[in-house]
Amino acid sequence: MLDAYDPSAVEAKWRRIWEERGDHRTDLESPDRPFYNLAMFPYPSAEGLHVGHMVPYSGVDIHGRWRRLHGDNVFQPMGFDAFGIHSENYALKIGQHPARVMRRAVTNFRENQLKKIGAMFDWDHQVNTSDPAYYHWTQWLFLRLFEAGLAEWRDGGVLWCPSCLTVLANEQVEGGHCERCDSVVEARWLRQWYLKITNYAQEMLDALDTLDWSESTKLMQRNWIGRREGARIVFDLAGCERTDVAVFTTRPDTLYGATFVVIAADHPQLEEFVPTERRGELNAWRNRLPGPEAEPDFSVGISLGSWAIHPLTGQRLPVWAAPYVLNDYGTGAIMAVPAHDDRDLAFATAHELPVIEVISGGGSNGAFTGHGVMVNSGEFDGLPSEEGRKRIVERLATARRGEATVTYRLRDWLISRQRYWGPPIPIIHCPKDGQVAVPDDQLPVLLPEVEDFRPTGTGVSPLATVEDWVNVTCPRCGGPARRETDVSDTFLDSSWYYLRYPSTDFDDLAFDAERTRRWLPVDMYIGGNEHAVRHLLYARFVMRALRGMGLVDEPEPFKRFRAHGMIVKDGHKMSKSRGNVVNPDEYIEKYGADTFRLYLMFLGPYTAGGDFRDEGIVGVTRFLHRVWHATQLATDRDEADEVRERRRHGLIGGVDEDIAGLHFNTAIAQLMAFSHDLDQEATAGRGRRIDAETLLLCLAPFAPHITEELWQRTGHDESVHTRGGWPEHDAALAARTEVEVAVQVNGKLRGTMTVAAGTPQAELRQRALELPRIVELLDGAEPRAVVAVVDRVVNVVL
RNA sequence: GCCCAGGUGGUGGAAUUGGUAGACACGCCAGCUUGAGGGGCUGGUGACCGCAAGGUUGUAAGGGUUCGAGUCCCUUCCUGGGCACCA
Repeated sequence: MLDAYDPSAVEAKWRRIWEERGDHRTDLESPDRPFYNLAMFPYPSAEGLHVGHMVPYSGVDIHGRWRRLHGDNVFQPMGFDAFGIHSENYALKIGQHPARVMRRAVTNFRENQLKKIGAMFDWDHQVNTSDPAYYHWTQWLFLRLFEAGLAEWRDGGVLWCPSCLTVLANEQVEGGHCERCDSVVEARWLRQWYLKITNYAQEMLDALDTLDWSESTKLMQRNWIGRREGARIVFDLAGCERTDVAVFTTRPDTLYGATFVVIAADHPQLEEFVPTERRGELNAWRNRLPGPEAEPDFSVGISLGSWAIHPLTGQRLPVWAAPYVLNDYGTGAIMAVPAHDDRDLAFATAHELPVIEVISGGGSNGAFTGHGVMVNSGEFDGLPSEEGRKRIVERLATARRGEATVTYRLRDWLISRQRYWGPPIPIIHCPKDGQVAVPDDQLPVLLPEVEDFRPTGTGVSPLATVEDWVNVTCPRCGGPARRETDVSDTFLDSSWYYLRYPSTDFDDLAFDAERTRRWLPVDMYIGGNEHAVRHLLYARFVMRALRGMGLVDEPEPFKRFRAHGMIVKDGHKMSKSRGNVVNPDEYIEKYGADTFRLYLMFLGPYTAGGDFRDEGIVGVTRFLHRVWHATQLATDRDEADEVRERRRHGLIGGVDEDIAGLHFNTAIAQLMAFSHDLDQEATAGRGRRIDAETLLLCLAPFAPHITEELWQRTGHDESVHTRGGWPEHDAALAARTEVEVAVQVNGKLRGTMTVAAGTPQAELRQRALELPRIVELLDGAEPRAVVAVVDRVVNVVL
């Protein structure tokens, strides 16, 4: 009589043994088949991990365990993205110091949650971005970028969140609102640190084609980089200090339709575009402009009183300024072609500016933005616009008034944050020497302990108030100087953490060259598509920059990336504020980690996501009970059974293929079907031992605890998770010898027949026509055609 | 508005990529198991007609290509995601 399956006892037992034996530690020095299996690390919060985290981690672990069974030396680390506004805001809310809050949250995440799902994370290589041992090297990284000319301190119009009291990167603003707190953001002009990611726009765009990533992710990156081909066209100016202005357009073919020129309202040299006497008026207007609200208003603008000279016709076009033209895209100025651009048309209508159609084909309403035949375009009349575009650019080039050019929508990466909870940017501002790097041997610049870490709202970080920390001597001239008081963006922390994991045991360098050569790029990276552009793009940039410095060999950090789906609850992302968080702890306690993992993976396709509900979990419970029963009762040693060998090899190949493609749900379906058969045989006393072993090995990545227990119980001393333990697969043995072929009449199923696999078409036709049912339906008639597809179908056409 | 991905039983989802639609589960129904609880096992279960054999119909809607369409093409609707004053 078997004892009952008690998940909590089994799981506690093996968690303890694995930890004692160090089963999840990876020998990083071994040159043998390294496989870097990476999951995006979480930011610790007080809420703890919810089901939305457990799904991805379970999948990552299944994939890692599967690689290990295939013989790879799998490194599967985990860490914590513990710096940043998220963490700080929470600390502010509960009125405790973020360092303390994070210590507690990290412990909870690791000990009470991550360890309990039975994942084989190598905790010897954990990373915590808020730990000085880590951010020492984040600062080091910043200095390398600084030295390479990729970090720049400059003025910029920035987006400011009045509630978070800090600048936001473009990506942190959604429709004019702060993505964190939803406040309406304001525009400010501040001196900030930018990383010059735009230098790599083209390279990163091109390299996407070489990456094995989810297509959806690559597409988002392509759109984000936003390469646009067009022309830069120079207009001479009259009536103002400035002599000319360049505009960018993707439609040089519409040049003859330009009826005015618009300069961005926040153009830094806007004053140069007006007659001197009107500067006061201009500035007054500028100061009254509303902030970057969600809804753009295309009617807002001011005539500057100066003129732009059309480079081909010599006509004088009025120059305007308007906020609908963006300063940080293209050249910050446009030629307005109201007939062929909706925004220009709206502006022209509001200000009664002329509209000239230069591409025929438009209807009566709105601007025509398509292509067509050119009209009102002088010598270019009659040309198709695609052709005219080239000709006009050629003409401009000869006249030295323009050239073909490419513009990207990607902006430089603004990393300054006027907050407390981040790595201080390791720069010293010296009145004499300017921006001076903190010498490497003085790193890390420790985040000073302060009582009041609340953001100040004045545009400077709370660190600015720590006088004895701020005031230093200049490393270059020894004179009095001040530290940079902003901290860096969290995304800088996470832009290089995959480089740190393999080298956490080196405290005198960021990453060891040899280790890095061996372990990077990451072989498999799994994470959410919410990081498709920012994190993944920043990481790619950092890797490329480091390679440019000769510090790493590879240009790309992640060889393969797969986006998992997002698990929602009642149609919404899980969040405490919404009150729809599903806590995994309760499920693990009630059903066990194995059942829970299996259930999460069985819910639906891993890369699709879906709505969480727990209706079917009992199905998985039954499945594991059956495995418990079947494998222990299967003792028959008949290994020569051809039919059952076919089934067994089918399982091995099928599960293998499914895991490789991250189709965990269908892999589990196969395991269920197999266990069902085996259980019936085992109950009848003829279950094969080899089938039991195969089932346990194939199930091991999904349900690591129960399979380990049963492996031991069925007489094995070594672990079921041993490297290289995946059962051998012989596709030939898995191949079917008999197949059922469908017989259709006019495409409708009318019967089936069982034939030997590979039966040729001619024989299939003949046998189909001999079927009594078919003879009956034919009723003596001669079929017009009989289509036969080997091993599939015969279609009799009447 | 633009760009993606997707719409399959009562439910979650399968479908070798143009070849027997609904695998595997949940739920439900019936039967068995004599420890009455959300236990275990066996069988059934898209809809409609039929005692049955069998037939008709069926993958968001409509059209098309094909011997054959959930799968390919066109149009429309809906859902999810990304971008959205980026010239």
